[in-house]
Amino acid sequence: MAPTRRYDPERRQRIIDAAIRVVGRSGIAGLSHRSVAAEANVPLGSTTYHFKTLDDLLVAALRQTNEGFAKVVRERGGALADPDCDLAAELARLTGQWLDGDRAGVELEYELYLAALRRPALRTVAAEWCEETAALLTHRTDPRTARALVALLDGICLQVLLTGGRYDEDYARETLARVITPSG
Amino acid sequence: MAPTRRYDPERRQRIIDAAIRVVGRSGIAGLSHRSVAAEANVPLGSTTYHFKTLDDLLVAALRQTNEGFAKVVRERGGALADPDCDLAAELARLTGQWLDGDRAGVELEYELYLAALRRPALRTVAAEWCEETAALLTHRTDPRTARALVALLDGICLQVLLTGGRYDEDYARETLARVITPSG
DNA sequence: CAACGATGTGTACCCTCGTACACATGCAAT
DNA sequence: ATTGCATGTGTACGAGGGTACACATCGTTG
Repeated sequence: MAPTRRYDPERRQRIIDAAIRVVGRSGIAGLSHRSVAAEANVPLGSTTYHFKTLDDLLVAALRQTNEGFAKVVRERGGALADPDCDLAAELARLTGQWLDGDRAGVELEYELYLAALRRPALRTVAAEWCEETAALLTHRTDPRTARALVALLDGICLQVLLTGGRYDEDYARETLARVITPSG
Repeated sequence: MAPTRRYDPERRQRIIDAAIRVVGRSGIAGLSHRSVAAEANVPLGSTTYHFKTLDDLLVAALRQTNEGFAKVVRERGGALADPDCDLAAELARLTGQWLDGDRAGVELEYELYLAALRRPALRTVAAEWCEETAALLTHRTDPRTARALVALLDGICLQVLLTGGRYDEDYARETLARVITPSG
């Protein structure tokens, strides 16, 4: 009776949530079927049943965390849709809020995203993220410029995260503005 | 006698080289004192003696691989010094050669670089790489623009590597040119 | 209601890992 | 020559990991 807690329809989702917490705390290196099982409070066999490999679990986790930046944009980036606002300034501001708001969450999101470098299984999800983020900007710019803006923001954020430096909003705004400037 | 091969002054360097080969083949996840020892053909105790932790080994490896892009610039980027050459076009061309030339080497270099996200010990080295790469450009632009160019190149390369997409040299050239364009 | 398949549980096997430590060796300083 | 220290070697231990598998449970289908 008691020892078996049956029928848990949200088991799979709880395991994904637990995996995200584990990666946030210990990094991908600390992710194992056992560590996830402990965090999710389920037996070992349950995690291996729902996710045959850790890559499967990482794919599910990345899909879920990809929402991070988009969420900030949705909640506090309403001005982006306004054709009169300064796009570069608004993007620089939102990025600053994202980086300063939940640094641990940002690192987690990037760690999963960057893991695609060595895990082909994650590439599809990483590509989706790029496209979705660029899509947030296509109401204001052409697709080519949108892609460039995403690349530049990625590069700027990475340098902050990798070198431990500070985010310089003025510098970001000015550089973004150069990319936005219509070339002809 | 035979079993003990004494006095190997290059032992430390050979271990670093072996570590780089291991990471290139199996990723950082496949790096262990044992795998390095096997690759370098030295006993286990020797690797733990020279590098107390794997982080120490990674720092040494990153310092050595950081040379990758700089090497391409030195060997085939002579035109960068010429004030008459098209800086954006030349950068885009060199980056293309780097990406297409030795993709495995590029992935290796980036994997070590990106590892700084979760390993504070690597941040100093990552920061040095950014500065040195930017320094390659300061003969042609101001430091601020140089930093922006490095960030943009980083972002463009990352998107290619993470999404499995193709490198578009024309797109890179045009975007780089926008950043170079003097703002006033 | 009987059989079946999807889901959940518990355990055991074998592997690899980091670490520690005792011992061997050879250079350098005295 | 003796001492001391850096370097090199070999082994053992305990922790933790992926995987496999036998069994339990419950909804569904006929």
